[in-house]
Amino acid sequence: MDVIDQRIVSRLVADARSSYAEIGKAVSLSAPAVKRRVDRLLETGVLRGFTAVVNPEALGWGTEAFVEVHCQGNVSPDRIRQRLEPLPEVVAAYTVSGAADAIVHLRAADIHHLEDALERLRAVDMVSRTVSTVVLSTLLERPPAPEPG
Amino acid sequence: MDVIDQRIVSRLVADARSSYAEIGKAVSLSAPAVKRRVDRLLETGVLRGFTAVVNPEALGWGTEAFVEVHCQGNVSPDRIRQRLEPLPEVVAAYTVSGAADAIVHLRAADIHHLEDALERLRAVDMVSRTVSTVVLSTLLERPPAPEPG
DNA sequence: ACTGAAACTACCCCGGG
DNA sequence: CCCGGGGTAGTTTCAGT
Repeated sequence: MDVIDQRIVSRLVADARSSYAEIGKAVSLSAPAVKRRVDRLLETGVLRGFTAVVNPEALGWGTEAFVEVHCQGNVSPDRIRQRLEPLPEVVAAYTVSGAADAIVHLRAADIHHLEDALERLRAVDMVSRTVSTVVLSTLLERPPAPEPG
Repeated sequence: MDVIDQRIVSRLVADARSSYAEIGKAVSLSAPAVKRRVDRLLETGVLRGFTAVVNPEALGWGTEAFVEVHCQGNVSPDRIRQRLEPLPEVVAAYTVSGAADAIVHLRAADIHHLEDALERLRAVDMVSRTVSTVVLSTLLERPPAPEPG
């Protein structure tokens, strides 16, 4: 994981469909050399894969919310994950410090769908209370940004 | 935006570096036909682009937090965005309903870096108060999930 | 269907341990 | 002597028209 790897990662974050030759030109390496590095980055887990960025609204998922989840008793993170994983509206979930046990990022088609998803979330056995915050607009959303290159 | 488009999008979300021929085989279409559809999906904004999924920890960004931002007076979303955009630690930001004006997702190298980013966030003129919640672990993180295919 | 380009493999070269 | 990393060439597949 040297400087060249960082620049390769930056390039792929900017456009995952860049050709190896194109990346190589930017980092002064041959295409096969770039491929070898990319393969290694995938093996070591620095790169997890390549994905398309979709516009949620265009797919009819225009409503989102962040939900603080409070649990009863001591619950292991893994058990929370197991219960959240089946809910398709759960985009992301984190255990957190503070009063809440977890923060869940929900994405739904509309308010009614969101309400429905919230009900199913509250129906999860260990959940004692939820505090939801509806997203009005997305100001910013960007990749982790390792370094410009 | 028909069923075939949805399956193409699913495929690209799963692996943005799939070849058109590969996708075509999955959806029973020729490679050029798939390309035409992908180009159209990009033009219409359903697809925003293609990116690499990086492991933040592997890049030395192991600490994250969600921050409720409270502003003084009435501030337009666009002005908030303008002030947050220069902060590299801001991964995402949303205007929200409820007491807070915005939720900001921060990613930093460690607790000290996070504290530093928080200070810079609080230094933004219109910010009157922040409530931060540190992420202990990531339970789940997945694409918007249009449909399995 | 055709043309140019890209991916992939194999093979060779160099420098450091 | 071996190992890690890079370059070059030839073949196959893919992208773009």
